[in-house]
Amino acid sequence: MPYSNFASMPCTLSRPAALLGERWTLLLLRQIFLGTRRFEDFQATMDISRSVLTDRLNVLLQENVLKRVPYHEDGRTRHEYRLTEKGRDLYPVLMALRTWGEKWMAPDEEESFHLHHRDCGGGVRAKVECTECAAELTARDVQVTARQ
Amino acid sequence: MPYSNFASMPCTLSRPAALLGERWTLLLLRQIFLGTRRFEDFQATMDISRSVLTDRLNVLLQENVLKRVPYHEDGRTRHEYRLTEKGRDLYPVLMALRTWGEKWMAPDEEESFHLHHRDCGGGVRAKVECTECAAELTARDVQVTARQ
DNA sequence: TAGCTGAGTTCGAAAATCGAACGCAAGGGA
DNA sequence: TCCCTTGCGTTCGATTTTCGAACTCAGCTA
Repeated sequence: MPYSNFASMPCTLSRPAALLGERWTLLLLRQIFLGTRRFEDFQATMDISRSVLTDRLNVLLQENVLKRVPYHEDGRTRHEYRLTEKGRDLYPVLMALRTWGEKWMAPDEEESFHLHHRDCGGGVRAKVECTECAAELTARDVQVTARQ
Repeated sequence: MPYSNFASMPCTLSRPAALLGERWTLLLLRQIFLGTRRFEDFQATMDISRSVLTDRLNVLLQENVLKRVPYHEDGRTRHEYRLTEKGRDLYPVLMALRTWGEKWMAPDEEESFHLHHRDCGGGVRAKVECTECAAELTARDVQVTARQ
């Protein structure tokens, strides 16, 4: 099975993993969550080649993670890339990466930005919980059952 | 900046994103969390080319996400790849992907496996919360502040 | 001695990515 | 009107990754 087939596997983990597991896609989403919206700005801040940037943006548009929104500047109509609701829902994925990065990849606490809860100023953390008892779960607390 | 430089950026999100954003890496981790541990089994279940599999396993070993553990079979010593504590801590990332996949990529509820909390049988869900007030957070609830 | 098996390594072909140049439409200014 | 700039891509040849099949090697087993 080539890589691309994971994108159509009947598995709700492998399909997102195949989509976001393409080179640049996670970094592109990071940039979007940090507020970048325009082609030129992605190109400038990430130094990704223009053709690959075009491709990744198109894949995310096609998957309905992003949408193109027209806007006006200097009396001209242009387009910017913005998250859809589906795209905004990827926030926990990025936050899980960051929570992990803070714990395991930050020897000197350096960070390029801070995150705060607007209402109370607290920090931000991703976690896994049980939908019934609301306990926080680790891999060891979870039983995997193969279907069929 | 080439892709590889994100791996050394002073950002606790971009470094994990660059590491897990390489082709095959997320799918490999999925397989590991599902219990696969041996080279031949990765190769058989994912149909990844042997040389790329070698490379990805080595990167994860080097990052201390995986460790090689000797075991005996048929009186021979072999090695298997197992998660370290750092690796097990990636569970929320995979669960965030799955939570998203269930909501947005499962038109007919099909799944190749089920997950249950061992203690109470409940489902599993990733979420983002405030470290102070424990409120569940979305991207809109969080303020981004650039450092420096 | 020969064969099998798990775990890679090697290597030529194919695919993805890169960087630099080009295209193009919509202003703005002369 | 003509030329220049800007934002957003597209094209294309060179480089890097990935692929797939064959090869290697060590330790059993027959």
